Amino acid sequence: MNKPLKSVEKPGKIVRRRATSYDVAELAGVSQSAVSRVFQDGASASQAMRDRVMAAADKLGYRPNAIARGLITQRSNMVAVVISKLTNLYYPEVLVQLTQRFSERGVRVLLFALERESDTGVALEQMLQYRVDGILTAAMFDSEALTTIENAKIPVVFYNRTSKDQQVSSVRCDQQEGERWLVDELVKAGHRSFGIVEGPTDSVVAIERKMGALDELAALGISDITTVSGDYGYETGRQCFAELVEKHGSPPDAVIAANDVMAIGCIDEAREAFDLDVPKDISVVGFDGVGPARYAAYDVTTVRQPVERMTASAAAMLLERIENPDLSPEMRAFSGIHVRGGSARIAAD
Amino acid sequence: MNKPLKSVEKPGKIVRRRATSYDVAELAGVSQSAVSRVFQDGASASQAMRDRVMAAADKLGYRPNAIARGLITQRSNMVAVVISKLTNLYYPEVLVQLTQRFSERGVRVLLFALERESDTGVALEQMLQYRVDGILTAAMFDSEALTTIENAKIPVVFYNRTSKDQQVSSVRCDQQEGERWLVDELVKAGHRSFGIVEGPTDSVVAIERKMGALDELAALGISDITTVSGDYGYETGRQCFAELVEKHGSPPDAVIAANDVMAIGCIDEAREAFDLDVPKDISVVGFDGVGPARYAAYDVTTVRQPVERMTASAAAMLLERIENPDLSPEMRAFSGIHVRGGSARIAAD
DNA sequence: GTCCAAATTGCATTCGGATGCAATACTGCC
DNA sequence: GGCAGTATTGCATCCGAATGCAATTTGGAC
Repeated sequence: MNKPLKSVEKPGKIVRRRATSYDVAELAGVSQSAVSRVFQDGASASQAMRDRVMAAADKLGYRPNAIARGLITQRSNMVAVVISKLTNLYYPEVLVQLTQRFSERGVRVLLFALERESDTGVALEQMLQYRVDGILTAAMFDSEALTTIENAKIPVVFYNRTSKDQQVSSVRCDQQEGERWLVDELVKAGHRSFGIVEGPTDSVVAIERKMGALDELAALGISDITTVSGDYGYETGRQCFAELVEKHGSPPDAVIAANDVMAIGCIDEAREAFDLDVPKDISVVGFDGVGPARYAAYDVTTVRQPVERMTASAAAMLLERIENPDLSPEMRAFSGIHVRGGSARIAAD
Repeated sequence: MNKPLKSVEKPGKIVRRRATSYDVAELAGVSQSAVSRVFQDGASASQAMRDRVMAAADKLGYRPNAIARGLITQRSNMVAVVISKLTNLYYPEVLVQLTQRFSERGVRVLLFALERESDTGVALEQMLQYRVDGILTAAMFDSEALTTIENAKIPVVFYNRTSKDQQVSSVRCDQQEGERWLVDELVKAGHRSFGIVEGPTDSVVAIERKMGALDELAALGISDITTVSGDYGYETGRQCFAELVEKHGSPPDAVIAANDVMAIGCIDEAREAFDLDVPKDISVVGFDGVGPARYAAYDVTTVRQPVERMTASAAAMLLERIENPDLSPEMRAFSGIHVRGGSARIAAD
């Protein structure tokens, strides 16, 4: 049964339907299957057929309907990318790069931006309904959510997170190694009292960074440590520094902030409110290697995440698992790039 | 014809199919239509039916297939959001907020990140294939692309851009008004020679900003103007300042940068390379109101885009046009928030 | 208990493209 | 020219949910 209608009567006006493969087939005088084949990669179609079909398709402005295709092939060619509002100044790059990587491989990105990291419920439901081929998440999923995903047999890759309970594929920057380097350098250069500005307590990354620093400090026998807690933002960075000084009684030799933005906040507060010279009076280090960390006024000593490599790796990993769902989980850790900025008194390279 | 299969034999192992409405119907002993109706909003279904169906659905882990639904309803419930790599430090917020706005309204976001603003070709093709219900773009579409979109009858809203040729809906920050304010304040405070650091020449926004400043300067009879051109980045900001001084022969009274990041670059260069005091020796102003503009070391005098209101407005506008495709184009301009920072010698409020 | 209107439910069809299988059209080769 | 073998093409069916219409049930009023 063919569908000769090119337009549909609606009360009032005529609505032109978008052209379908049947329309093209009819105009070209071939079967719908032929049209379908011309628009596929490996399909068999003669040159003559291709030409006729393409001519008709052009004339009608035909485009294959990805929705219909997804229904029959059981492949949406979409992946879900999940981020949370915990978005550092730094994640935008990640998002843009991931999207580009997927696009290059012919995969579309369905974006989910969570208000809080724990808001996965609705988003998860949506991605399942849209039958995404895979999930790349920079937000935590709880154990229950993970089970749901697993049951649905959808490959997942975590970006800078992991699950405590289940084994899951992940790509992350080695926070511990980074913190260890920072601590080592600071201690080598003679710093003995430390302030730690930790990140949001519900962020796994933040916790890893804090623990990384604390462990290494302990290993080096340093015990003069004061800890305060922020939310990754500039304002809290400033507040945290003030708190730190109050709690410690005096400015510590060095401050280790969970990210660059808070480090910058600390530097500003140290200078403005306490009239300290950075790094002469106090060293401040951060983490991430975001743009503003390079600004001359701060020049933060930090560990830069190799975003380019990480995103490429994460995208490749997910695509691999979409092709071959039986691949076992794999966890890749990239060590960060050590940036010796001017915000800390440490030895040159 | 019902489909009794719960699983499909594949060479080697048994693959459980995702449950469909037929599976649920069978288990609940009702028709597929009934299942469909239970999962819809306005549909008529008795409480008893709801309960039976939901019980069966839960047992099977059933979720309506949004792809199939989209096919039959001719509504994908997805919108395309387009950004380009010209992404200021500032756009991430925009993206997150837009996504949240759409999510609240039950609409998913298909993200397209362009390498260059002119790379719309492939992306456009993809969004059309996925039958997005609407397009929200923070990148330019050329006239041809716009015609294609128009023919496909897909509503579009431009974010901080417009088209010269066609009438299109848009939401933007009133760049001209903002620049006018900056110029007025600077001139009122006695600045007479100006440096202008313009943005990428292929960015409409950048051009508007530059023209806004030039027009107002001309209106005020100021002619000592030197122009250099950057790419919105920090590094070029620094280079631009150096160029500016060279071209002008000496530092101008004030620098008007096309965005905050370049303004920050100018400030750093002025201080470091020319040993100037900002704002005593020279005033620097930017545009956007990004996070780093507030850092104490810079405290940039700028015009902040009311991102929250703009994104809400843009999302609402697009959704409105999806509901009612015949609405005529509408252009909304929001005036920016005047931020009197410490980077310029201007009168207090 | 009766009757009519309103609310439920099921049937059959539809959306648009992919694909296994059979039919047909070429190709090269003798 | 004839034939086997391969390349094209068409047919019929399927993916999974939505919906107009008709059949059936339910509810309410008297």
